[in-house]
Amino acid sequence: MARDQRSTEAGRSGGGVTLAEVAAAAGVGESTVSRVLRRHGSYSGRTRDRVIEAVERLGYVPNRIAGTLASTASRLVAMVIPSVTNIVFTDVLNGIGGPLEERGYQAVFAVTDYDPRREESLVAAMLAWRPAAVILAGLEHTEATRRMLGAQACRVVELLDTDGPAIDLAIGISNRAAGRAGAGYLLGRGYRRIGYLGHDPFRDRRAGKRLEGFRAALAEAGRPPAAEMVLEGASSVARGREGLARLLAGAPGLDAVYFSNDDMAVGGWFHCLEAGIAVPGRLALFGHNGLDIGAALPQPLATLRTPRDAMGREAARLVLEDAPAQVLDLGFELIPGATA
Amino acid sequence: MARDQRSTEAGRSGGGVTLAEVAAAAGVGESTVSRVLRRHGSYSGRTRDRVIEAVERLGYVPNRIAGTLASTASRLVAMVIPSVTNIVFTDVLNGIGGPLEERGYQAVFAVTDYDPRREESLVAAMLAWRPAAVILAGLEHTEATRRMLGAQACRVVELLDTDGPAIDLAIGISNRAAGRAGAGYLLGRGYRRIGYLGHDPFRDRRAGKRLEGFRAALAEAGRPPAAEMVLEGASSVARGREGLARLLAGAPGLDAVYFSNDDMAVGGWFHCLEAGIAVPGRLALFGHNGLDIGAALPQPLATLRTPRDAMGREAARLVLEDAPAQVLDLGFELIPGATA
DNA sequence: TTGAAAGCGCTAACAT
DNA sequence: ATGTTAGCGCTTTCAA
Repeated sequence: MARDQRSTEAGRSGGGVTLAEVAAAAGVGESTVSRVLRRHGSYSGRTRDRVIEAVERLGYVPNRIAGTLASTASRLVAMVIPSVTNIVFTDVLNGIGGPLEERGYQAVFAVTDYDPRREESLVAAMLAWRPAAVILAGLEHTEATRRMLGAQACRVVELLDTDGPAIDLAIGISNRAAGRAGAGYLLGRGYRRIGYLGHDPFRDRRAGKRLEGFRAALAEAGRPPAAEMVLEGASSVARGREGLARLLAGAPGLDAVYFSNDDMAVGGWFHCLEAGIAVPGRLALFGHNGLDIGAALPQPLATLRTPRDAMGREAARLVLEDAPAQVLDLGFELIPGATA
Repeated sequence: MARDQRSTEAGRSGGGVTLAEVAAAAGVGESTVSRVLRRHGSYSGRTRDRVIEAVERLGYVPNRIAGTLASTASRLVAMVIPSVTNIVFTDVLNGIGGPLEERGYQAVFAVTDYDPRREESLVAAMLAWRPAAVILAGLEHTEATRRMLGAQACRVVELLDTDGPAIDLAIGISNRAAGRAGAGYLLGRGYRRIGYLGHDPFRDRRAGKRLEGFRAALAEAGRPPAAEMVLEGASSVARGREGLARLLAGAPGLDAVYFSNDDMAVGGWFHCLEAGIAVPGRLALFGHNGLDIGAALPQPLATLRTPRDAMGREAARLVLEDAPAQVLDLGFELIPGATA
């Protein structure tokens, strides 16, 4: 492949056969080629064959940039997510991608790193592509982000959370209810000295809301958290492991720990294994999300399964169907596991 | 937010203020607005202020579709990857995303599900957006994919593998060398009855190449694999766990197992834990990739760390610098861990 | 069934 | 320093 023929300045006309050239080669008008290619309007079988032949002979690749501009109807969907390495978001992407691709939509994405200001500038950049929909995580955004999105004629989907007002469509679960459910389960199993170990609840507002629900449920039962520890930065197995060691050092009498998510909880399980702490006999562990790794543990993790794939599919469906604005709570499922 | 104002048919002029309107509002020409917005060419400070004021007052969002068409220079980068839920790919995406965004590029992506035919049709769809670069995984593609990519004036980056001819740029490691290194390490540690447990080596050609290297190295040492098992479908912790149980049932005398990757190896470690198999005393385990989860195990996993983040960064750098066609082998690092 | 022509909203000469 | 104008490659009336 001759390097010299390539260039970052891609897409210059040199690099592409145009529809006009195809029309000329096939001996028909441009609009006829356009109709044939989009299978829209009417044309004779003979005309179609000549167009197809010319398209293949010339290796024509339609220019969607031009097509989108001309039709003023974009088939781009913008996804602005906190992280690509967190499986929670990629599960959702996965569910969203299939239906969208089938209908000829393309996904454009950008990563905010859990930073609302970054989200704001990325949303602005995305809107410049005139997407049919913008998909975000959570309901917390800067005022400017909400204003931009509100002013635009595109659909807006906020994922993973239903605790609060939505801009347009919201699909997810109630994280406060999830936190309450976890606390309720542990109380129901007889645990009384329950602690919390989590990652940054301000950057990850959904984790923060679970913590609120967890605290509220325990308080109402007259058993407020016996210890709480919040680690800076993102969640990870390693942090869960080290974190639990530190939490227990300060509060050795805990009989159960509610983690901000499964990654942290798996790390906690590793710590118990290493430190010889019997689970759930001496310490019960409870996670959140229902990841595969938790289920694959020799002792399946007690957790709450969130329907991430379904969130993605429903998001795609509502956008494609042009459904009315709504908040859709998909609920969660409690997985008793063997660690609590 | 009134639902009725939204529509999937987004981006129709109703939804957007145009540059012409900004120009009129500011009392200047269109090209002046364009210059100010792109900080290109010359204009007075006073003019700039009036333009900025009009932009903000009208809530103008530039239309990049139109801008790209007019300048015939796209700032879109297409990523066509096998999976979004496999952390190996998202680590690379992560490394690539930052530098690209900084320079005003946007990432468009699509998921092939390890299917070359799907990759072919997705590449075709991507080329319609006239991307500045197309990023793929691996060196194995259909003939049609290679032809399309070769005919286009955009850069092509093939990631994660350097064992074979590249279309334009290739950045990764030699997977055959990785397989050899794993085998060599196990032999060097004195293991003699070495088995293999992996996921589909035909869909995941990189895993297949590691298996080839592994086999070759053992054969050359006069110690061919004592047992091999290949599972259908994608790799996962659960498959590694069940797979190892079955592999050992058929070959109880193994003293080491080389896994297709860390997910599988972690699953194997779980099996050993549950079955009371001493690691590495009775059975040594070796993975591939150097994932965090392996390092967080109570016994750190013996593995090979692949520079996934660097692959992404280098890919972005070479594309942005418009570097000559080349194959860049970033090498790997052996992590002895504690399981082998 | 088909073609001609007028844009879509911007950029990039080219004038001034 | 700024405005005018001709496209970019396609879709979409509107006639024929």
